[in-house]
Parts: sequence; structure tokens; C-alpha cells
Amino acid sequence: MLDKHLDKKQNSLFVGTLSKGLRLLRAFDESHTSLSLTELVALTGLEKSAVQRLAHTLHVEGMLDKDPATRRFRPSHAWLELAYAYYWSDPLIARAMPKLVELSRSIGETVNLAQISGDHIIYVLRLPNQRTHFAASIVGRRLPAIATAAGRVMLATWPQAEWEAATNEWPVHVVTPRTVTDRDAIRQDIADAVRNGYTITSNQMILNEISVAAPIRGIDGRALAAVQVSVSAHSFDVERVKQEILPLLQETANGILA
Amino acid sequence: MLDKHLDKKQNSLFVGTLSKGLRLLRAFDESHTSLSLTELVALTGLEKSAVQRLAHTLHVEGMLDKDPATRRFRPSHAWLELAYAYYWSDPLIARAMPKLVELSRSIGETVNLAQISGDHIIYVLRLPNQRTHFAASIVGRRLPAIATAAGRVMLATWPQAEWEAATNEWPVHVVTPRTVTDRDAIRQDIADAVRNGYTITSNQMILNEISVAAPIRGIDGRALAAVQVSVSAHSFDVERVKQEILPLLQETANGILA
DNA sequence: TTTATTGTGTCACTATGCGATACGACTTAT
DNA sequence: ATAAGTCGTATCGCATAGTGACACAATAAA
Repeated sequence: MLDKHLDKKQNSLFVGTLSKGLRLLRAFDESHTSLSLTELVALTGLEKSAVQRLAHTLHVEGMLDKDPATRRFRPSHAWLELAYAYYWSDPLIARAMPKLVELSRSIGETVNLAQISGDHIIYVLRLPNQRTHFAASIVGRRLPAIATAAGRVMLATWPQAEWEAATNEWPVHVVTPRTVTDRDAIRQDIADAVRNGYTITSNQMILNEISVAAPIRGIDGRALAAVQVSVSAHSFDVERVKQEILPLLQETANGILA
Repeated sequence: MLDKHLDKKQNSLFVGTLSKGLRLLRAFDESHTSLSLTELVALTGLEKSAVQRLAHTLHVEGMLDKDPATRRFRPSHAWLELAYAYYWSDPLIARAMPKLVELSRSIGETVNLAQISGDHIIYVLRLPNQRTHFAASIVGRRLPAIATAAGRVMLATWPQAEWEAATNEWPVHVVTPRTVTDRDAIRQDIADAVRNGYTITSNQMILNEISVAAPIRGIDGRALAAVQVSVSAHSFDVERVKQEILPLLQETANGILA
């Protein structure tokens, strides 16, 4: 396992300089929105000279903006252009978008499209409503798959051995005081999803939030993605979500591949 | 001019290998959604061996997905994570998002947030409605600034000498049969925007589309961005846009910095 | 002022990326 | 079937391109 990793890095095909450049890009996240040279050095663990050269190159190439006064670097618009290219490359997006918009307009609540990415889900499309907080309204956010409704309902489309392995091996993080850390409970939730075709979670990643999700299946039955609706627990309870939202959600999810 | 460019590239701080790696990423766009090795060679103009190494590195680093069967490369989810980091890095986004959602819900039409990026605008936030076609519903799209309502209204916040220079120098492309290529007409439109604080265009980038935009001004008066609403010419005419949409649009744009 | 910190510029060294080449796996044509 | 062509993969000696230690400059802090 570790050998394989080393193999790849030591492979003569591996270009270390490019890898280092990508480390700079990845140093930016929600808690590092702009970075100075020395901060980049600290975050990447690279030599100061190397960071200087790489950051300069990324700046010249338009991948990093540089404040002339503070000398701090920031992500540039090019990062959105890459997202644009991604959207065209994934054929599911164009099919899902109109249906999600329709669902969003008819129920007036936050609608998301999520995909599996390793042991995380990533939100690929998001249609927020007025009450949606910022982090839940922008694309690209990653969350642990087994802690989310969308993740569990996608896992439920996998062969049982695979999703059971996931519930055993994937890490469990406590995010809210009511995050479920009991792996048996998670397994039970997925087992239910196998039978029902949907999952509902409460207060897992955000307090006072109820999420319901249904899978979009590929030809092999495996989920390509999941449609997820999130509502406030102040205005909904689980029962009402089942009655009012779930039918429309499932209709949407089923309609996307047809 | 050309010297300066050469300078930068020949500067000892410029890391060519990283630059080449970025060329691979940028080879993907709406008409190149997945690329084989040889296609990458053709598009980037690099040596086959170099492309092989760089693509392999990007794959190992998780920046490119590789279909095991066809050996073709595709943008990965990491491209959306970069967008996520961008959104956090731009303080305007968090302030604009809730207001845009509110506007979108109240008028039921497509709402966009656009920024200037060189001589193009880039759509940074998009809230589509049912009728919005795909290209107009995803973020990161770039369009020539002087051909769009959002671009013109932002230019109108610049000193006159600057926006006049832009109307003289920036290229004009014909996109629809009714695209205005007359630079005098464009100048007139911007001059109107200086007085009125808004711009309306019809059929410039997409046929049967009417767009109206208002600027979000920074402390120095220059536009940081523009809020743009696009409607179908089948259901609206310019007069109705002015009466029904413009007031709400301007209220939204003005409210974002307050 | 002095002192500390951070960004920029220089340079000799050699590790690292380069690119020509060969090979194997597939596809297409005859 | 065989052959020719295409495409992805693997190899390797060479020279260049990136390295990292250092010194200097520019701000910020004391």
C-alpha cells in the first residue's frame, strides 16, 4: 500500500515540479483565502525559493492573483474556468440541471446534486434558497460520505460487501453534538436505504437541518449521483419531509436518466 | 510589450514545467470534454513524452481522471474544489449570494453575478430558471465584456478615458446575426449607462434573450461586479423589463455592499 | 533609530525533466 | 490472415532547468 504510493512518486514518469505547483493551489481553502509567500512555505512544506518560483509562475500564468500592495496571493478567476470545463465534461450535469431547477422552484427549498469522490461526497450543483447559509450554497464542498444522506443513499446502491466495508473502514468525524458515530446505526440506515430507495438524516453535518436524498442510478445499478434536499428543522419534521418532499424528489431523481 | 512578455517567461523565476502542466488543464473546455494522450499533444503543442509525464502526474495527483478502458483523461472533482476555494477567497460572494437568491425567487428569472476579467466578463454566480439553457446555467463562463450588458455597465463605472480605450481596442466578435459590431453604438450604450446606472441588451450573445445589468460599486466607485438578469424575448420586451425587473435589480445591486 | 520579518535577486551544482527511440496492444485495410 | 497504421507505454543517456543556500532590499515592529 505504502509501497505502491512510493512507486508512483518515484516512477520516472512522475514530474515533481508539477506536483509541487499543485500543492500551492491546494493550500487555499475556506480558512486560507489569501496567502503570503511565507504562509505558503509553511502550508506546503516546500523551500522558500521553490515557493517563490512556483508562485511567480502561477501568477504569470493567471492562476493566482497577487495584491501589489500586500504581496499576498489569491485564487484567480481561472479557478472558475476550470469548474466550467468540468461541468461540460460530466454528461450527467446537463441532464440533471433542468430537473433540479424544476424541483427547486416547486418546493422552494435547497436542492443539491452530490457525487461520490473517494470516501467523501462532493456537491456538484447547488440551488440555494433564502435561508441557505453560505457554505451550503457553493459548489465543490466535500463532506464525509457516510455522514450524509446523499452519501448513504449512494452507498446503498453498491453490493452489500462493498458498502459494509465502507462503514467499517471509512473514518467517522463528529461535526455536530448530534452526529451519529455508531457504525451499526449507520449500517442500519444504509440497509433501510437499500429497501426504500431514499435516506433521511437530521442534524448530522449542520444542526437543525434535515436532509433527504435519492440516488440516480447508472446502467449497472450503481449510483452516479444523488439528489438531495435540505430543509430547516424549524419548519419541517421528518414526517412532513416524507409526505411533501420525498415524492417530488424521487420523481426528479428517477427522471434524470430517462 | 513583447519584450516584457519574453522577460517574464525567460525570467529565472519562471518554472517552465509547471507552466506546461497548466497547459494540459487548460486544454479541456466545452468542446474538449475528454482528451486522449495524442489529442493533448495536438492541443498543447508539447512533446509526446512531456505530455505523457505531465498527464500521468496530474492523474496521480487527482487532477485528472483516467478511463481505464479508453485511456482518455477527464477533469476531476478537484476542479470543483478549486472553485470552492475561490468562492471563499472573494469576499463579495458571501455578501451577494443571499441577495441574488432573494431576487431570483421574487422575479423567477435567471440571475447572474458577473465580474470583469481582462477584456471578458466571467459569470461567478448563476441562479438559472427552468428555461435557462445549459451554457447559461453554469459558472465560469467567459464572454467578451463589451458585448454584454454586465460588461458595459461595469465599464461605465470607469473613468471615461479608460472605457473609451476599451471600446476602441478590445476585439468585437459576431455571435448572433444581431450582434452589434458598431463601436460607436457600443460607446453610446456605455455613455447611457454612465447616466442611467443600468444597461439593457437584446440578442447580443444569444438570440431572443434580453439582458439587464446594474453595477456593484467599490469604495472608489469602480464596479466590483454586476448583477444581471436575463429573460426570454418571447415573454418580455424591453419596456416591460424596465418596469418590472429593473427596480428590483437595482435595489439588489445597491443592497449588496451596504 | 534598531531589530525583526518578509519578499526579492543571484549563482554554482546536479538532480530532474527532456525527447528520441523502441516496444506492445489494438484497430483498420487489403 | 497478414500487414500497415495508430496509440499508449516504457527506457535511457544527456543537458538543461529547477534547486536551495545565501545575500540583499523593503517593510513593519520595537
